[in-house]
Amino acid sequence: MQPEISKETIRGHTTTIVLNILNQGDSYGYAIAKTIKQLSHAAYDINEATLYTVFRRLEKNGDIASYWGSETQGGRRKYYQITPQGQATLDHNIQEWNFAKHVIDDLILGRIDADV
Amino acid sequence: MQPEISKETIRGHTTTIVLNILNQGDSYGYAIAKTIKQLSHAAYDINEATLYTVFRRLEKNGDIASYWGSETQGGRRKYYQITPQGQATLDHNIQEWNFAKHVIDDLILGRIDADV
DNA sequence: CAAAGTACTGTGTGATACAAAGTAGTTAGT
DNA sequence: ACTAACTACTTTGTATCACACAGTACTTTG
Repeated sequence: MQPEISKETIRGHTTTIVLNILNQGDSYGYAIAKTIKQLSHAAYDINEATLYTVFRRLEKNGDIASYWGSETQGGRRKYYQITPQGQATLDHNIQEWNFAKHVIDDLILGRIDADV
Repeated sequence: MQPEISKETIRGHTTTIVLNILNQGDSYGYAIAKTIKQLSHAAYDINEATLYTVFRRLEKNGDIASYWGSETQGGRRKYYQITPQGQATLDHNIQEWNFAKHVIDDLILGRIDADV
């Protein structure tokens, strides 16, 4: 059993991962990083810089919105919230993944048909 | 049914795809591109530049070897052949993919456990 | 009071897939 | 004979994305 997932394989899925987590309730950077580690059974420990890059990308696209938490003294937290558009993106990405899984299976496990 | 697989999802799998095809017999660029299209049921039409980049990368790593075909007049073809090391890489990458599939499923479909 | 943990941000780098363009030979249609 | 489509390989430049590294700042614990 591999302990970690490779960068190149996870690439392209980080936004969907974050959307899935936010779809279950508002959250903030540090907590999301820990949730990712937990959901992946420690196979993926997302880099902080990566995570905040994902936030910026998603917010720019309108898939998430953000607001500062009400922690008055110190320990500021920026909360993220999925938008209706983000939920649509999530649905779309999940379908895309389910499709891609089969295509990649065919491509890396498949035998070449003699007849065309 | 989506017609095409997204670039970001296929990324990182191209070398494994090529290794799988070469593991079934020597072949050359153009033919491999068509095999990829066929195996993916037209979901992935690899760009030529991408394919030749993959060849260079794999040859540099020692996973494949190449030789010019014996077509004496015109229509030159460069054939590629998987090496024993390439077969080991293929096996490794397939295991990695089977592992990654489950991790990504957990990450983009998984529910967050209330208890930690 | 120092160390570890929580929490957010910016800059720069590396890997990779592809678009675009070029070179060159072959085959099929009119 | 000519042109278009197809076969076949290569180079250059670009875009995306994940991350390493570095920095800022507050809190908790020994």
